[in-house]
Order: sequence, then structure tokens, then C-alpha cells
Amino acid sequence: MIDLRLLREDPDLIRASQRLRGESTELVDGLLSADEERRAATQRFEAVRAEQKSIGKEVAKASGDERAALLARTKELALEVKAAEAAASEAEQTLRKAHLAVSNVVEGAPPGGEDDFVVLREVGDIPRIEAPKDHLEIGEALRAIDTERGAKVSGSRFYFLTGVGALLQLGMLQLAIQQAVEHGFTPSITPTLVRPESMEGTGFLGAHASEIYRLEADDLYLVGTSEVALAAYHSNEILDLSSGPSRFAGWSTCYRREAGSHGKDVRGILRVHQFDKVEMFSFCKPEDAAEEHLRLLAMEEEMLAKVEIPYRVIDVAAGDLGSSAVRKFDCEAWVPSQSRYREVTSTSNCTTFQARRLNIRYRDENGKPQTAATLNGTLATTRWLIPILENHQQPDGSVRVPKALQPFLGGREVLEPAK
RNA sequence: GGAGGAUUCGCCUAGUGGCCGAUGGCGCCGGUCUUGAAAACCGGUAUGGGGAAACUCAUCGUGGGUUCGAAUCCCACAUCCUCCGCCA
Repeated sequence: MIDLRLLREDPDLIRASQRLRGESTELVDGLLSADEERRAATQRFEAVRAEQKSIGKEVAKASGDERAALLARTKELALEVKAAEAAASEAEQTLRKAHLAVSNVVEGAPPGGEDDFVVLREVGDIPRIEAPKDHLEIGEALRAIDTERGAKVSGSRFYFLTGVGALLQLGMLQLAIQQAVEHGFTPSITPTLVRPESMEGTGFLGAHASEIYRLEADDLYLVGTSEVALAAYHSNEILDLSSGPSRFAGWSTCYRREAGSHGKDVRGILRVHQFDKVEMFSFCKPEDAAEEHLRLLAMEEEMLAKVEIPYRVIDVAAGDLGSSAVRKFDCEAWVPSQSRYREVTSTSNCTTFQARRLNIRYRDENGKPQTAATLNGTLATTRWLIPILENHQQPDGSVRVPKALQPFLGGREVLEPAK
């Protein structure tokens, strides 16, 4: 939810942002009038309520005829109060709906849609590989990835990681956690089933509702990322941010329905229903958010360097941002079998948008509670196995293990195909 | 799955229909005293909405209800604790 004060002071700023995103500016006008109506309705309610209270006090003291007269008046008032309260709470709900409909105010993202991203830099050399095998072919030869049995057991877009595949993933995630700890992040293992409020608060029940698994019998949702649990972790709290941002690295399994992506990226483990991820999450003061965003991006690049894969960093265009984000940087790793870059990390600055919904605050210099800013970013996920296997493949079918991962594979420098 | 108990302002706690936004202690902040500190004493210390302000309204786990009036009575739900059962 955006800051209503900002909306009142500078509605054109919000309209401009909506335009940049390719979203409706009418939503802004709807929100403005809902805001006004709510304040008016609240005031009407408060006026009658105040009268009711003060007369109520007189009733307590009065007696005889005077008391009877007062009681008659209060009886009427009780009805008025009830009606005014109902009107106020309805106005409140209307406002909330309108409030939820407006996306966060874009900050620095390039204009345009999905294809209008700006490449900030390309890092690392693209390997020259004759007729590169794709990750599934390599993974099957190594007995590392088994999608056939994944489909047999659970359906399409499921897989088993076995042997060196399992070790690679565990090593990579462990490496991510180690790095996060070195940088002062609190390592966390988070719930993967959350209540509707948590899902709603992080904004995932909006446009992405169909992406999410829901357990109807228990009214719980399976998270698509540990961001959900990490964001909701501090909901309805006032944090102490006086000594800097509060940083977490959450390790969890993630679940996505991938509804509407039938026939897209069906091979291998690029797009799957279940994967593991280490996600960074920061709570900070709004004025520090842009700097924190760059820090998360730097963390991602540090990890990509450790697994020695070439990548580029893109500044995602306004039209392709999630509704919570004011800016988003993706790192895309080179995938030799596709001769193109594919997204492996994404870091978003949500400023106060998410925290306002979740009611996460901090105390400013004057001790006054203010809404905090939240940011998130990927530190490692199952998908990384794709560029790791493909970029480090060798003509004989073996795969070189990046130095940083070798300790997790019993010191092996090369993974050999199974006979 | 069954039975009981609990939920009040950072923590503990008082409060069974109007004088209660709510007692007291701890903690924290400021002051007096002190060379400094501690102790003692004095004062201040929830959040949100509206308002330039005075101020006002809401909030006692959440949502409903009873009542002129609810922290207090009734109902539902959530969470935590204890016991029994079941599973590991």
C-alpha cells in the first residue's frame, strides 16, 4: 500500500508512476475519493459517538425525570451511532480495496514493458562450447537429475536430485548461507505453510494468486518463496533499526503452480513446481533502502562469482515490476544450450509498500513510529544448477566443479558421467 | 481427537456494567542530590485516525451480540499452557 499522505500531497506523482507501469490512473482518482469519503465518514461517526459518551456520563449522575429524558435521547443516539459506525467501516473497507489496487511508486526503473530492461553490465566470459549439451542431458549422465521419475511420482515439473545433484544443491545453498552469515545476515529456516494473512500481507494474493498452492482443508498456503515468511516475521512489530538494517537469509523449499505456463520451459529443472532457495530479506529505514538494494545486488554477484558463471545484470523496466517493487534488478546467467541469459536472481526494493500492509515499523530519531522499508533478493536457488552444469561442461561429458563448491563434493574437482 | 485454564499499555500485574485509556511494580527517559556513579526522591513514558492547535475519536487477543453505556455480560474464532488419547 502506498503512503496516503504522499497521495494527497502529490497525486500526479502517483499517476505518473501508474502510467510508467502501464496501469490505470483512474485507480488513483478512485483512491483519492475513497480517502476523502473515509475521513468524512469517520468524522461523522466520531461526532455522534462523542455525544453519546458525554450524555452517557450524565445518565450515570442523573435521576428521576431528568434521567428518563436523557435515556430517551441516548436511545435515539444509539441508533445514529450504529448507523454512522457501519457507514464509517464500510468507507474504511472501500478505501482499503482502492488502496490495495494502486501499485508502489516507481523509482528509477526504465520505462516500458518486459523487453525494455536496461543491461547494466555483463560479467565473466561466455565459454566457447562445441554443441553444448543442456543441463538435463548432462544431469542425467551424471545421475544427478531425474525428471522421469519425478513425473512418475509427482507429475510434470517435478524431479529428483540424486547423488552429485543433491550434493551440488546442498553445497550451493550452504555456500549461500555461509556468505550471508559472513555479511551479518541472520540465517533462518522458515515455515513453508503460512496463513492467509501472511500471504495477503506480502502481496502475493493479488495478481499472482493463481500461482499459489492452497491447502483448502487447513486454510493454509504453500509459499512460493521464503520472502513471505520473512516479511511476515516482524508483522505488527516496531523494530529497532537504530544500529542499521535488520538482515535475514531464509532457506526454504518454494512451491509454484506455474499455472498458465503450460508448454513453456518444459524440459529439465528451469521451471518447476518445487525448488529450494536461499533468500535475503532486509528491514531498513526508507532513506536507506536504495543503498540496501545495491548491497543485496552485490551479494548476489558475489555468489555468482563463486560458482563461476557468466551473467549480466538488468534493470527491470517499470511495466515488468511486481506491484510492491519500486525497482528491481535481475541477474541472468548464461545458459549455453539456449545461447541466452536466463534469470537466476531477482532483487526488489519494496520501500514501505509491503511493510505498510504488514504494519512493520521502526522508531525514528524522535522516537516516533514510522513505516519501515523492506527489500528482498535471491542468493541461490535450484535453478542455478542449470548454468553451473552447462557452463562447466567439458567435451568428454564431465563437469568441472567450481572451487567454492568442491568442499561440498568431497573435494572433487570434476564430476564424471556414470558408466 | 477429548477435558480444563489463560490472553490487559516493552515485561509482570490491578480491574465483574458508568467515576476506566485503564492500577501498581519493573524497565526506560529526564531532573534533584553526588567529584563521578549507585541508592533515594520527583516527573515522564502504548498505538492509530482526524485537526494548524486546543483537543477529539478508536483500540484491554480477533470478530459479532446484549445494553442508553462493555476491559467487565453472552456467542464464535485465534493463539498459548496443562492433562488424557493417538502418532513419532
